[in-house]
Amino acid sequence: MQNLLHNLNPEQLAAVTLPAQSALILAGAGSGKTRVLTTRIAWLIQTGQVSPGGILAVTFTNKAAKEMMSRLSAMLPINTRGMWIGTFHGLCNRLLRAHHRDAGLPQTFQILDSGDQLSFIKRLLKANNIDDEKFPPKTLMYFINSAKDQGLRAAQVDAYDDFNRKMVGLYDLYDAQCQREGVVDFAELLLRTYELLSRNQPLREHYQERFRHVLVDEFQDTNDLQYKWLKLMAGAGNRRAGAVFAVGDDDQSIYAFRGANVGNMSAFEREFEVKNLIKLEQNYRSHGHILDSANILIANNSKRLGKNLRTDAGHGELVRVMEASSDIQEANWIIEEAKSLIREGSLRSEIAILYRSNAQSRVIEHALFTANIPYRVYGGQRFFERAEIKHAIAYLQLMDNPHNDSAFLRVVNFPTRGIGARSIEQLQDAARAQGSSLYAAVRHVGGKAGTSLANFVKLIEGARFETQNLPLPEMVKIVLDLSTLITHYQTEKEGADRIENLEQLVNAATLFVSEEGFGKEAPAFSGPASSAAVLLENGDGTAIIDADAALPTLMSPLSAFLSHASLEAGDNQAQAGQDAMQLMTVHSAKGLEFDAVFITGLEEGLFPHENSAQEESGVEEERRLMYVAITRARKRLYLSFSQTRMLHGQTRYNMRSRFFDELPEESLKWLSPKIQPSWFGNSKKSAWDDAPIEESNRIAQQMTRQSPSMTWRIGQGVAHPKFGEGVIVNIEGSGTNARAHINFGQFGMKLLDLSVAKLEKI
DNA sequence: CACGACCACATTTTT
DNA sequence: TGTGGTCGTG
Repeated sequence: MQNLLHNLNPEQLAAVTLPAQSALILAGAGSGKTRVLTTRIAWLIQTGQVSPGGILAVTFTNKAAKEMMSRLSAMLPINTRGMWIGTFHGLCNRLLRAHHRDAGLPQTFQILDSGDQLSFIKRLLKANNIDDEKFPPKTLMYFINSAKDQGLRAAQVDAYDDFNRKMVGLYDLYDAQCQREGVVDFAELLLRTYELLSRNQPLREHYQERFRHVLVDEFQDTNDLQYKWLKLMAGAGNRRAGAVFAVGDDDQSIYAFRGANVGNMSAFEREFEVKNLIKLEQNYRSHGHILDSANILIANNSKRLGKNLRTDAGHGELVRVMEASSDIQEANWIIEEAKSLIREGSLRSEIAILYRSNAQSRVIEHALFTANIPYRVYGGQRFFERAEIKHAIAYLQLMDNPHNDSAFLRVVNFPTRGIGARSIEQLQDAARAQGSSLYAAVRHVGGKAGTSLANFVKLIEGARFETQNLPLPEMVKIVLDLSTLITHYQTEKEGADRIENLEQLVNAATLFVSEEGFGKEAPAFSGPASSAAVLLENGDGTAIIDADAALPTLMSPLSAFLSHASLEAGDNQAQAGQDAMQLMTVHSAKGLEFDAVFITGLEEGLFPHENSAQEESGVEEERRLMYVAITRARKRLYLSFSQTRMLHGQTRYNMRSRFFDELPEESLKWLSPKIQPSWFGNSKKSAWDDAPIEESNRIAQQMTRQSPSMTWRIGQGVAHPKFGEGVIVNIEGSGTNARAHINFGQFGMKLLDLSVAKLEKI
């Protein structure tokens, strides 16, 4: 134990050894948050305060859950079993499998990922003759998900106008259809579990009694439903209440757009009567100037719990700032700087290039490609999202749950087997008439269509029969064969990669089986009755299995694997392993760290993004995003922006981001002359004027529209007494009629008479 | 049913 | 600009 606690700083130690009461840990970036979380668990167990089975630790990502798990098994020589560590969704899946009957779900319910959900909705709209212009599938999906994220069923949603009433109606239809097909979406996993536990008293009390310590990672990212879920799990307020140990950082809350509610942090403090609030402010990651920048920037936000990071690492290098004349020049500058870092011995994988939106990566990728520097882009397509994998999975889904119409439609004619649109239509009519799934309706379709459909059903049945006693990887192999997916891709020109991926699917199944303890031989699964894990009884004497029974007891290997495919989309394995520079959005950089970080495109409209600029809360979230970006850097930080940028096929003229004005002057080193607004006096010329003559001329030629005075040109920076700094974006008319569209950033776009407006060049 | 033409669309994302 | 989706034709 001495070992366990040694090397913790006083705040960390205090957090780890808190008494068994609810606590809120405000953990700044790079303050050793995961360490505190895992050490807390290990300490609780080692001091005998709780058995592993009394631990529930919740994360948002599989990666975080795995990280916690592996650190824990390094700390605790034996006991990681029995602890519940996982994502909200993973844990809910487990609970719903164990209690599927009480939750009103088939044992083999399947999980829709967001792609599946969208096509499901499109199908729903079509089946109900809804105009998808008036009710766009994406809008409906957003509507449904945000309702569920707030814990609301259709009946509970407040429909205040016709449009909303219609959406609510569609939400209801959607849920009914999901129920018929035996599928649940991501939000449903949580909502169902929540409803299950709130309605089922014995079950609720069982878990509340069991989980003495509930630990939550990234608490600032919880949505309303997740918060309610936690309250229920922990038994907040009742005799059985467990202690909730919530770790989060309000300054790193960047997911409001998907329902995260930072307000949960203060709600938690209040509702759980938190007496122990500990701030982890010692930063072990970044050098001084970088940390100062982060601190001073975030101080501009009003709604904060309040926190200031400090470091012992010394000031380190200044933050370098570059103003480029174009996005291309910006990219080239990054590459020059990166090259010199590499020359000085830096690893490429220790250099990250961050941007606000994915569209910005193209130019940078192009420059990297031209310079022959290996790079890796995050956020690409993941393994289980690839089309060929989805197809193979759909066959497996049909074998496990034939009522999954989405899976049916995906592969009924893929590879093609002569089942065209009209056959499908016939089938859909039959299914509607029968009130059944497509699969079940096949026998009601006659004629030629009926025959080919029946053959498809035979294919699925045959696959099921042939594989019923085989281990999962064998099963997958046979399905790939019987479905003729492999043969189909062999005839395709681009098929080689796809075949390779399909073969990887067999490997994935092998790996899954060994990791989840399904064993290589015949599946252990034989239904709940055989389980030794029966712990309690329902009122009517039926058994309830605790959901921590071994996975093979809760579900078949196939069901488990299909859940796994939905819940863990896998890596995007592009260029993995190589020493490559890292390109990603600021969002996906959260939780990572690098020796050197470039934050690019720091322009008004881009970062902060224009869509966020309407409300103050939007700007504050952008600022937190910037805070996250800055705190990714250990030793070197580079900030860049550009006067010109190609976006959506059009050249944009942006002003530099307001964030520059919120950073400490003394920590910055401007590599290009900083332009000062002229009314402050002490005006400096634009870096643009320092560009090589040819470049300036080229740009000038491109931008100049005839204007008799020739005084104003597009791209010219201007200063206005009221609106401050701006950039001329367009000029219309000429002579005394000439008017200019000027982008004043925070003041927006203005149309000003050039002969009247009091403009100064800057 | 495969392919090409055309059009709308374009923060951020994990489960 | 560049992609993804839908539609019409061979």
